Amino acid sequence: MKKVSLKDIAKKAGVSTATVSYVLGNKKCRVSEATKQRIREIAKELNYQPNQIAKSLKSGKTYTIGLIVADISNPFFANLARVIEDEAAKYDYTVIFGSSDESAQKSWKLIQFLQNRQVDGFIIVPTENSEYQIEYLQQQKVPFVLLDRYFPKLSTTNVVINNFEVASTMVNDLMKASQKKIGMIAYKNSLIHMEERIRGFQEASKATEKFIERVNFNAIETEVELALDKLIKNGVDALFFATNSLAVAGLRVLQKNNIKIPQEIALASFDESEAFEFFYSPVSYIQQPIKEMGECAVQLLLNKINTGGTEEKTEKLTAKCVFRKSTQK
Amino acid sequence: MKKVSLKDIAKKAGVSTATVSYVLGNKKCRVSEATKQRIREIAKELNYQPNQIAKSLKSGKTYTIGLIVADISNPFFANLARVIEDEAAKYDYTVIFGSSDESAQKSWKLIQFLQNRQVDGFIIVPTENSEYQIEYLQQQKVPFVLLDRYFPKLSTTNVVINNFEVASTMVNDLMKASQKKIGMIAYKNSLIHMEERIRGFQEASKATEKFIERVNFNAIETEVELALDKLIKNGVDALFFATNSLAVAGLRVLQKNNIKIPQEIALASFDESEAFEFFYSPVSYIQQPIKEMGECAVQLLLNKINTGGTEEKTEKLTAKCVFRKSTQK
DNA sequence: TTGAATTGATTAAACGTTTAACCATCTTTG
DNA sequence: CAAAGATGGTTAAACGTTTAATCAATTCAA
Repeated sequence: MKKVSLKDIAKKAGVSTATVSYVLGNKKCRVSEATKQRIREIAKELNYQPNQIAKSLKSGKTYTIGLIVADISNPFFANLARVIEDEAAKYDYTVIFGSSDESAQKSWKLIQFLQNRQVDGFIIVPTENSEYQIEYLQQQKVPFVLLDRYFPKLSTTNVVINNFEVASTMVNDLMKASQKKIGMIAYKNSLIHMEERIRGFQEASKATEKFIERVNFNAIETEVELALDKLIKNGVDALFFATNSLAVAGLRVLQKNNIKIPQEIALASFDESEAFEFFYSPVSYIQQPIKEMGECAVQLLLNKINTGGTEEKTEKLTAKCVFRKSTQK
Repeated sequence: MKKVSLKDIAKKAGVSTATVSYVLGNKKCRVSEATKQRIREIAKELNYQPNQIAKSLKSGKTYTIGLIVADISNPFFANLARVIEDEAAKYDYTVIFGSSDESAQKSWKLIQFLQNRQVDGFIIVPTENSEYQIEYLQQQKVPFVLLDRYFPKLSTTNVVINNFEVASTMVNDLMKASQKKIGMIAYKNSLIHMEERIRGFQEASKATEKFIERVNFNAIETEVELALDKLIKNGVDALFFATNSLAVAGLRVLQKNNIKIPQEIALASFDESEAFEFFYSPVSYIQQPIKEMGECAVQLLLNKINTGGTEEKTEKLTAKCVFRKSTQK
């Protein structure tokens, strides 16, 4: 069954497609009430659905946002996606998404792919070594907002959290439960959010001997196990995880090795996980303001899209520490 | 900066847009090698990116799949989305998604919204009372595949699991740990997957006194607490949860009430959750073949899109029971 | 040496909208 | 009663592609 177009309505109403377009678009124009009525009735009768593709071609606007996250199956990004979806829907925008797996190459493919589909703008969680992609978008004057991370050397609009401050706060608390040495497990990448979390850790633990292990995103399970072995051998009695995935992998190993939490090792982690709540010694964590982050990113992006404004600003939201049993001795 | 179009390349190369289109589209046509070379060079130089919108308008194909799930922030659906994204990308398809929140009204809005955007087909996790939407799509000859659930009265292509069988298997095991009464917590809706899970429960527990409590999707926390109170008062010593969200809410209540698992109450649940693994008494669960489900749905949909085939079939995949401590007495 | 075949392109229409510019017809008004 | 204004539309071009149909120039065969 072919789809109903303006032409079909026009034919049936005995008018031109222009008239139909004016009426159904509620544009101010000189059409008699009777004709308007008739056109509207026929449109309803034929169940007319405007072709957004044609509209987009004409207007150059698709009312679509391209969302690039590291991995949509990670609860942090899934929740972010959900918030962004809802916020975008309020303004009749659709969201197209893709997962970069922290690979600059995949991210580049996604950007090109989505740009061919003429998205009006991007919300991007950028990967390591993707600066050139961001500069490309700037040069092409494509509106975008960076989320979760950004590149300090580039002037862009970003939505991030106070990684340094909140990490310090959390590690300060962790220190109270530590007598000797403290360890951290982070990703092996140079992205700002990771660096800031590490900097916060170092700042808060500067009086203590410390060990930092960094693992690859692609081999969390095996590398976290190795990292933990090392840290344990080094005698740490407190551990800070830079993300939920790292922490969950870590909990698995700690549980396997029968290490008493927090007696032998105290724990804290960034992000949330259902695991944290149900672990026998509930894990202290840093709760990111996901709702605000998503909403803010959409707002800033739509603002850029609609005003064409080039002013860049960084929105730094505040994450919250939730203290549980894992940091109490 | 305006985007580069065929016209720009044509002007620069001194040929018509048609020639450029033929060359860049690798269509068989009569153009000299020299001209081809020149056009390709200019296209590269100008960084030409074809306008997918214009292509879509012409061809009537958008290479886009509309995905409607209950809630993208639920790990089950997030994982499904990830698999679908990857599988679709293999065939150069993009995924647009939306969450229905189990509301037929939202689902209907999403379907219309995505249809205006001319998606080539849908993968839908249908909500209760959305039969008319499915019939509408059939009547409009829009290709679609139903996932996770379907409507037995409608002839559609579906990808589901063996809910009845696997629920029976799991509850059979649960029965071994139960001496008296067994309870189940399910959603208050009439969708087939829920009914089948309940039927499996009833079949396996037919020798035992049993209680089934059903809660609303929109008020899980409060209603699960009420339901559990009832079940505990009724003296159940085994519990089966119909989904991960129900189980997680249940675990919270059980933990709060200091109920010993599995000594006082044995547990099992559908789906997975990180909570299951780290609960002090790891929870037995039913693992759905998410990867196969997503891949299968995409394959069936693309097949429908490309062949225009109208043959409907139901793909019933096999879920797996993972037995843990929560069902051992 | 003429007609046919081949080569290397161009033209124009189409996809479904939007919208500026135009054109009848009727009604006022001086 | 002619010019001006108001009313109710229509025409046509444009957005960026694709593709069937056409055309001009060259080469080939008889």
